Amino acid sequence: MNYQSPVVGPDSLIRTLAEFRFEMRRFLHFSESAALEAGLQPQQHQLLLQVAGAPEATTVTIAYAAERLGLKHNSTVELVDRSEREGLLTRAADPDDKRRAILKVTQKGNQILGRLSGDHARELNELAPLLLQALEAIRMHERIAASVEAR
Amino acid sequence: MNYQSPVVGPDSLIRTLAEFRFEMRRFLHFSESAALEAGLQPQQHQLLLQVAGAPEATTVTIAYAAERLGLKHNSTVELVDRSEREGLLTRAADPDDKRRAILKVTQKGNQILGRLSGDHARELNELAPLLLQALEAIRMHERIAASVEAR
DNA sequence: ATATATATATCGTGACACGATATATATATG
DNA sequence: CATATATATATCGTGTCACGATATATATAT
Repeated sequence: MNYQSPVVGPDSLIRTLAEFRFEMRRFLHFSESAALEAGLQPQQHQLLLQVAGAPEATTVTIAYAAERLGLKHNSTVELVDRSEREGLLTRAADPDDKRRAILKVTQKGNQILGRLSGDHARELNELAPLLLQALEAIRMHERIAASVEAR
Repeated sequence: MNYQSPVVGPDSLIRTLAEFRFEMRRFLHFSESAALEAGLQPQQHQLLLQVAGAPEATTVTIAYAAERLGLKHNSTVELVDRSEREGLLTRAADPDDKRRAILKVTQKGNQILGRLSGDHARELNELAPLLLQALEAIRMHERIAASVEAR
């Protein structure tokens, strides 16, 4: 009988994390490919998603988008520049605070985003079990580590 | 009473996807910061993770790493170049097939990776509920969409 | 024996995220 | 109310890195 890798321990945690990241990359790869096929740079897709997907009450500014995308303000400005140039969204000065730029997705942007979102829902639905499985395995490791810690 | 956003429909799917991606970025941001603080470029961390986290039986080559990281071969070669130069892993010709390079994480690499893995397990454990919640919401959308489709 | 396939490596290019800095507007404080 | 400070966005130069195109070495097929 072959050596059986342990279910718990530092090595198996690393294997579990590796599996989780691999699944995550697979999803990201799907997402990037889908965006490119739809004529968007992956980051443009993410920008549209966060602008269109903001809660009703939220004022969608550059700063808001930057926070949601995990980017610095200046990187977001550039991303918005490119996206505006391609007619995916509009930027208008906020009348209440003229420093701020309010972002809105155009009809063109919305059409592309809608199609992409359906594709993503389907893909996530397929990938979900593997992601959940990996997450569950990690949580088990963490529970054990915490109980060892507590001794 | 204010307008209440619908629980289902294209807009709420987009909001749900936006939330999911936001949580995912948060995790990625944590991961990247942790890697940098540990003295690794984020991609070097991912490389070490996939090399160290490969199943026992697997021969870990450039091609294997490329597939696990979702990169092209040449990008992976460059990533390995940098990592090898910094003493994080070694590259040795496979005696069975001299075209292939076998990758191994060094002790130095393993130490850093071990520390990072513990941090990641803890963080994922905290983020898991939000990720699961978002995934579950997406699956619900998809179930509804599929049933509408089937009419 | 030679053609084809596979694995890795090299090189030039481009996208993009960032730090540093600038500008405009808003808010706080004496 | 004047000025200092904070906030929001914009500009510019720089470096990293992933990629396509291409090259080289070794393995496999015919």
